[in-house]
Amino acid sequence: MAVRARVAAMRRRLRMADLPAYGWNALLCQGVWASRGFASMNRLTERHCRNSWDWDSCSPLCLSACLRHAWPRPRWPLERSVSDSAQVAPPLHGGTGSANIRSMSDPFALDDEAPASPPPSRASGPRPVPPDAPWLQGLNPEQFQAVTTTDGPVLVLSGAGTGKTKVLTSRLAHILASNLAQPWQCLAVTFTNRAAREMKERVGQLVGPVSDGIWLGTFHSLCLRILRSHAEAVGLGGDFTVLDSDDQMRVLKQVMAEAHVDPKGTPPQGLMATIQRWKDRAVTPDKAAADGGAEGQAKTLYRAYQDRLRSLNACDFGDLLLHVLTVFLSDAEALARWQGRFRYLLVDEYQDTNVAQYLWLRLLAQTHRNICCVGDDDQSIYSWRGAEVGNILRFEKDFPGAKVVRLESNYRSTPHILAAASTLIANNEGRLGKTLRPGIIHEPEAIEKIRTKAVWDGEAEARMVAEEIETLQRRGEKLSSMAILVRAGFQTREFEERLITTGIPYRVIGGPRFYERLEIRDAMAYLRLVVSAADGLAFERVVNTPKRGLGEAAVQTIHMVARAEQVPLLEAARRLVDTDELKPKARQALARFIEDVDRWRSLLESMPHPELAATILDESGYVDMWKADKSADAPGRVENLKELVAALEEYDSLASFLEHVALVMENDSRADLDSVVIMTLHGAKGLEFDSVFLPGWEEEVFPHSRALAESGTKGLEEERRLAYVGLTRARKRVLVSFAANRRIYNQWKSQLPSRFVEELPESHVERSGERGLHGGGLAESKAAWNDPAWSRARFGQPRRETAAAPSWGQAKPRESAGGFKPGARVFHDKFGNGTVLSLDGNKLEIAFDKAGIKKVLDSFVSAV
DNA sequence: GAAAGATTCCTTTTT
DNA sequence: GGAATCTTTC
Repeated sequence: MAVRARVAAMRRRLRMADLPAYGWNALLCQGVWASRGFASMNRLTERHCRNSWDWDSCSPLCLSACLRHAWPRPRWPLERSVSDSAQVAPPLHGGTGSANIRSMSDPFALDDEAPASPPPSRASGPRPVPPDAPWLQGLNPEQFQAVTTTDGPVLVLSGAGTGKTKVLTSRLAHILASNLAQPWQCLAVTFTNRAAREMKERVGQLVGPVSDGIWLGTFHSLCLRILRSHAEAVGLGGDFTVLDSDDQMRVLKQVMAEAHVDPKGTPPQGLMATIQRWKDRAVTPDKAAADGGAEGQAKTLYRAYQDRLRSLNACDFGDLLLHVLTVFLSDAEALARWQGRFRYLLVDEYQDTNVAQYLWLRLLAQTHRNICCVGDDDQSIYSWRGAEVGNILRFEKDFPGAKVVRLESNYRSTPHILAAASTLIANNEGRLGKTLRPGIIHEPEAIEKIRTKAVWDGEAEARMVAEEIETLQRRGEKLSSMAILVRAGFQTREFEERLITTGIPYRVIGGPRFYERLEIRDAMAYLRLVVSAADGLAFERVVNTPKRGLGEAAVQTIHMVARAEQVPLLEAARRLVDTDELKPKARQALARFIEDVDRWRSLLESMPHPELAATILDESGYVDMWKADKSADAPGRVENLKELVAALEEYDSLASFLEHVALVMENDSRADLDSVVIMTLHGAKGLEFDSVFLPGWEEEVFPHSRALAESGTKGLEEERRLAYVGLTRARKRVLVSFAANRRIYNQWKSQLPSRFVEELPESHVERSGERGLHGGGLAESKAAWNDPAWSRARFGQPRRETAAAPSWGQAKPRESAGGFKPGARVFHDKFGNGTVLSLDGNKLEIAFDKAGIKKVLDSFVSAV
């Protein structure tokens, strides 16, 4: 392994004598360096750099690693679409996407007021397709039926690994090739951008660039496209903005503040969830009010929130669907137009649709009734965001005469895996019921049983998994064929740390997203404000960033004026400058700010937009603010800003850029590097790997205690489906593990193995554990409580310090009271190293080497 | 008005 | 362990 050799060489170069100076993290960072280029957020590195107060104390090696490689710098999501192929349209939302479609002479181009007449069929009707057509090759009889039954509604019940994407793409190809419809008369809808992209690529391979014209995208992106031409019908301007979750919360908090609702009594998050569930069920404020029920306050706030959004000329994710539904239901002509347009509808992951999406689909399918839904009730794992498995169950009722096709031949997993997954999921009630059977014959020697393994704690688990990965690697398995699938995001940390120390390259899918970064959001707020002066949220965000001396009081005043005069914030500020309302200082600062914004706006036409963006960030002092910032992540932020500007090149204008951003918020790292994937079970749906690691199968973790607490049996069944999804991701082997002890919120807890572990069928499972803990079943692990080691942990005795957590692990509080004497050397998270001058109770006066003399509480420093 | 310091929550999954 | 918020201090 070239990488590993490099790590070894690095370790040699960094002499042990250097360790005290550079710290253990220098070593860790080499691991990072070795796995450079991975888009995962690397917390260790981040922490390291934060701990090193100044960059000079960081080893040059490590520094460059942190700065150039390991620093969180996700790949630009759209990078590929430009470099790889100019002819492939980027994901479909307005902008360049629609431009492409127009060039295909779409008679129903987005903003036209096209007649409701059926589109002219260019060729002479359907054209027969030879049975040896490439997209019909390699289909089994059921798949063939699903692909070629083009007339009328079709429900494809497609178990895991039975080739549902193949069916969908072949079906699209078949429709196009048979000339049953033009590309723009086909609507293919998915849930994730990733799925949309994959489908697009695969259809493109089958039928070529014609596929560009297909209306293919996520529910949200397609709705946005539709809504653009009907915005005024729901009280929005055509240039409305789509808010991301952060902005949504801000709006909601403002609304709550205005209504004098105490955020403590009514947590905004909870209220937001309630509102979103309403929207998932297509419940408008009116309907919510008519609903009855006790949440009177929530309804009022819901209405206020919607009003507020409208006045901001904005909508949130849920609104995209809700508004389109409103348009469809209130404007028969528009509805008829869209209904007439889409001759074929294809729906991926139908079991995940919520009520709003279901209504949307049902409306659109009315005219031609050629709707094909593909789904698997056993993989319904999104009920928490409003998905209704019921949609799949009632399909035949809603579409009488629907053809139901079951795909049960699994082409992915070994018989052991299939058997285990089937047995597990059989514990659920209320299933449509499918039995997966092997669709391919596996070589006997390649078949491994599922393994379960009991381990001591989370760290041991991570170590064990890393060792397994190395073993597999030695056997010639590719790292990219392995995945660690966790229940919740926070579980990734332990594995990341372990993989770094081991030097195994990895990627975390799903972590923090580029556009959600503070600096990116700030920068975009500047752009938004320049593009649309009425964007109050953007104004608020940047008016005092960087600090201009416009504090809360000033902003409040601006708000008051805005409300009183019914004008956007920027306009209110403009008026305010001419009055004496503000203190002279604030007034001056505000005047300058407005002047700047005006100047930037005047450049909109003349200056190329990437340059303009750079100018804005520069002249506003925003970049300088970060450059001056001494905190460890500031340089990374400056880098990110540069990337943002660079990314602008790929768009026609600032406006089209901002348009895309709201919906393509993903952080899709490229898979071209050989690396292990770490992701959540939810994120893994639709993917497959040779080897799958399923750690953390412990009660409370998985099934998650909250799922059980909130939705009881239903919650449990959904968790079980999640387990089913996890198992069926694997082609060749699965390793389920669970720890006896786990640190949760910084507290050690002893854990019981998940009930799912027991539900795995004995004959397909090989169980093993540490310390004579064989089997790992509940009964056996209970017996094992008597093992001294286990009971020690159980009764909360202190755990030995782990070897891997020296320097940074203890940067946090230690035994505090009076542990320091004048002259002692100490370390502080922010200020770095220093010498204690004097004590005053628990306050220390410390002369920091770099930061001067400060008074600090003793709990914030640790002895060096 | 701003920053440092202290405290208090929360921790599932995502377009 | 960390984000968000509150309090204190300059």
